[in-house]
Amino acid sequence: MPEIISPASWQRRATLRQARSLLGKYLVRRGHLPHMITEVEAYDGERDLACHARVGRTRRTEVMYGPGGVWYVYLCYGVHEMLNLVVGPRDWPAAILIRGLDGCTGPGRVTRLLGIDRKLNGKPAAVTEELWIEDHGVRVPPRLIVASPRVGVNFAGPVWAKKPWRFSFDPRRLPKVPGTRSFATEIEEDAPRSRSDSR
DNA sequence: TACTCGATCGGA
DNA sequence: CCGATCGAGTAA
Repeated sequence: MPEIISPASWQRRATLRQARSLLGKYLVRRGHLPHMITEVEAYDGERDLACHARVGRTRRTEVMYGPGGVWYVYLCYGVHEMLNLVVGPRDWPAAILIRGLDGCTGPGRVTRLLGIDRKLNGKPAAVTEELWIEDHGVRVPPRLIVASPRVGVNFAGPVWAKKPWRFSFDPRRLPKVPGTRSFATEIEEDAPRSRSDSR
């Protein structure tokens, strides 16, 4: 029996694949050290009731309707800046939420650590800009990747809230590879620590 | 213009 | 568990 693959389901596969492929890549903010991405979530299309694009094109979601490779940054709960990478072709609204880095979990904490806010919304993820992605050669073995339901999206109803579109891995389980350069000895300390942070 | 409600976090 | 804090989305 042949299976018909619709353009939408094809695009969905691409979004989920790109979400997984971000794991092990490095998020680099100009003036900061690179940080390995360890946790992401996929938001895909207008049918995805957890995705902001569920309401169609609006001023806020417009950036997701453009071609991938740009940042989508929005304010959550009036308090936290959320960082997403727009993916997919023009007119297919999809984005990957950066939820965690090696040593920094939580989407709000990630943006606070790197001083990211809505000024970067719509900006390209390019080295010529303020924020970009680097491949440092880290390969995350698929068996290390855990897929689980997205966080904080119960409002989307049981079907969409349960989609296992959150991907993460434990960086401590990565195999040690000779030739993997450590950036630990570089220049500066990585910025704003909260006052209560002892050390 | 007047509501309502978050893709969260830190403190009680 | 709860409050913070504000803008997007919707109804009017």
